[in-house]
Amino acid sequence: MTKRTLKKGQAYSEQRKILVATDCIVFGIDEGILKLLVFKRRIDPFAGFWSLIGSFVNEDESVTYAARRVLQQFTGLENIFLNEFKVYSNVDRDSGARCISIAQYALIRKNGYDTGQVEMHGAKWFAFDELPELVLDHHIMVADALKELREKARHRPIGFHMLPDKFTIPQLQILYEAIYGRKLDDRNFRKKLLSFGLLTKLDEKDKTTSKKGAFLYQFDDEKYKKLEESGFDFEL
Amino acid sequence: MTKRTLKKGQAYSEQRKILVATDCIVFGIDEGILKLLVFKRRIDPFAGFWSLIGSFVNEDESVTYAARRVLQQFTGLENIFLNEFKVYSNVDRDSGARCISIAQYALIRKNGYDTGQVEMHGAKWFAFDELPELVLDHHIMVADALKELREKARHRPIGFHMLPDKFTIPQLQILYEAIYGRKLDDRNFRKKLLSFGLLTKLDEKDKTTSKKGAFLYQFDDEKYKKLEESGFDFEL
DNA sequence: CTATATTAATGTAAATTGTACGTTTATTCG
DNA sequence: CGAATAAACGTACAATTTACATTAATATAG
Repeated sequence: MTKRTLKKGQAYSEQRKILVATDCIVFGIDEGILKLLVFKRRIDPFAGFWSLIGSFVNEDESVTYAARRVLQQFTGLENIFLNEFKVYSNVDRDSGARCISIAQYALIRKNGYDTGQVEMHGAKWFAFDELPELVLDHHIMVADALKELREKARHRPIGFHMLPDKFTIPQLQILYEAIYGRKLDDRNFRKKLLSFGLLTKLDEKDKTTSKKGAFLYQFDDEKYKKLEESGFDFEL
Repeated sequence: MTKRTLKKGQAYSEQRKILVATDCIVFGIDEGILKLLVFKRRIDPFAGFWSLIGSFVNEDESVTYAARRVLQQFTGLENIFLNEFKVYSNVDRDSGARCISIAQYALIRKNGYDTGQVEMHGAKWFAFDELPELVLDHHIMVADALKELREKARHRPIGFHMLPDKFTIPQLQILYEAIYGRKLDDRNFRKKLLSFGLLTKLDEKDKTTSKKGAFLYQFDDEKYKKLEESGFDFEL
């Protein structure tokens, strides 16, 4: 890396050499196991190898838009929860070109979608202990994203984005256990969770996992937004 | 924004239109007041207006490197603490060109440096309630950075980067009060702070603010790194 | 050379929150 | 109708946070 300074009054047009891409670390929960969606890369170098889902950012779109566009393509889903967490810009990170990548993790409601559209695009869900090798610096992105997710999920109610709109408390607990990678006490989890007053209990029960059945709840987004503004800390 | 999809096997070379810049939100503490360093922009559009310190990212440097380069230029300081926190990529954010900016906040030890090199470059420190208008979306960046700083400072020991290597506990408290924008209880602040065991008490005293004098401390970086690895939460 | 003013430092009791457990409840199925 | 199973509830103790009062060190004014 040579030292070079921007000359006074340098024109915009002198600067045209860096490509901008975005890569998505797509998380989903499946049978209590946190999984990652990756696909077979189509462009050289490394065409045919496993890669994160990503795209170049076109001139007429924002980074977020580019990510939504490519996620929509692969999963068919809109309104996916996205969180940009780091820019990868090492000069030699991509042997194909000088290209920076804005990494974002995406949380998706993985339910049935995993068979259809996803596989059509050569994409596949992997558990973290069965991840294949990934191209470029994507394995670093994944490790960083996991760290970010763990930290963020503790302080913000983002886990809900990986569950259906209506969910049970045991389901949520299993999700958190998958994210943190450790067991939680069910009684304390429930107590703390409900103490926030952010869940609306429904009259319906989910009976798929027990004879007794567990009540379904919904997350109260409106209420959360109000609380957040007044400096409320979620902390689970 | 038009919908456009990346064609299969699209070559890297077809994508060349977005400029990459970085802007630094430079924080420093001065007499218990949190301040921001801005400078008079030199390139059109808006040459002559107040702007964050920033630069285009050259092809042969990383984003961090570009930020360090430009900060070095303005302050003469190396090893400035930098934290990338958001990418601004709206299509119309810069009327001069299609340009994304990777925003980073920088924490600097503002002490004497503010007169010399800084003013030579047409830069100036402003308190937050006296900020001038800034170009482009820079006022949004500042607001976002402040929010990030407040959140980060609560959970990570980054405030120290704005103080001299040797500092007193009252100094640190004043810093935190400036960051949070509210008073803290001195007895509880000290108790919690010392409970981490991350400060090394020196034999020297600083007598500039009181007759009694306050003991100087140093932050134990080594010890913190070890604790951090084993999942320790700073929380002040 | 003593009293006063000023900031630093230490302490403690009550309230709140977190942790570690045991028990009861609703339901299906044999 | 009893056994099995996951859900839901409750409680005692530990740890942490909060609110508040006192003592200590020293320069300076009188």
